[in-house]
Amino acid sequence: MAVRIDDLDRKILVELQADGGQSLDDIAKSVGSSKTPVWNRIRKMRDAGVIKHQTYLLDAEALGFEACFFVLIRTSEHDASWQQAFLKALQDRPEVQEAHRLAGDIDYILKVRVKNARAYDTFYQALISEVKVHNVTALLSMEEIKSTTSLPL
Amino acid sequence: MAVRIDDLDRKILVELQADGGQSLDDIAKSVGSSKTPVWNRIRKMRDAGVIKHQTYLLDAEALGFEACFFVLIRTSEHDASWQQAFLKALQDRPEVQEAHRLAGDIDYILKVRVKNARAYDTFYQALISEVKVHNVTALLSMEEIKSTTSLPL
DNA sequence: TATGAAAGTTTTAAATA
DNA sequence: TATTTAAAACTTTCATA
Repeated sequence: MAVRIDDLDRKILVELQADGGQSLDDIAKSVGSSKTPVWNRIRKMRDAGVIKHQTYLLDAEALGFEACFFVLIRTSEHDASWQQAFLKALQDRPEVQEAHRLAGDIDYILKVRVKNARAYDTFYQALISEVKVHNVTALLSMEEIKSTTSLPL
Repeated sequence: MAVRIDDLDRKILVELQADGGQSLDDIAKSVGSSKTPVWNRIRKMRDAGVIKHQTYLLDAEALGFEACFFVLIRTSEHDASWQQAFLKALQDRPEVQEAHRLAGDIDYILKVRVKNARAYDTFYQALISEVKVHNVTALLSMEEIKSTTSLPL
């Protein structure tokens, strides 16, 4: 799945990650090229799936999402149908911002963003009533020290 | 820090999160309003800090970032100077995409995105040589099941 | 809130290195 | 093959009704 990217492509991606609102002219100036080549490369990388999505990042606290939990899940079920049901449950819940299947004795980790602790409990009860899980540990974030979507290109 | 947002604002934010490349006209049509009010509201929310940043999300795997770790950290040090040094170490390392200070017996969780397991080891050795930590557990992601930056508005 | 005009940006196409 | 130039289509921004 790895795509070949040259130095100019990389510089363009750095600019796009850092500020997605810049004009082509600004990006071209920053990377030492001009508008059309930059535009062609962006399009190529979009078509290749290297650039997935353009978005705006919002301030969770300002919007009243004051609780963030990391949830560690162990399960005794490992068959395909359980996994599919679990996956669907996660996809269907918008408060689940991230979900990873892990190596080792913890099977899954979730990042769950909710308005408050009560909303987390509601989420948790709904989840465990939908799919059977063996053991759940919730880690409550007190402070978001760092948060970036940028890859270290 | 909570900001008051009405129903139209919320709809606009939903659109901006879902696709940050839409024109004002498209957004206006989706939310059932017209260009000028939408534009005024976006500006107001940007000024209020509700909208923080416009960016492009990239495909980590396609760019060769094939390893993602969640790192659970316990420390015996809790004084201000240690905390400041730890914070600076995290800010300085671009492979740390997220860092949270936690409630409970695990003190911190990090999300670390690297090219491979060797790169994680390099990161880990550098971190523990810079700041003293009591106990570190690394959880290796086998599969990213879900990943979104959208808040459940 | 709506209209519309000015400034700026993206996108395509043709010409050039 | 990649870049520059140029021009058309579209978008943002802002003044005015």
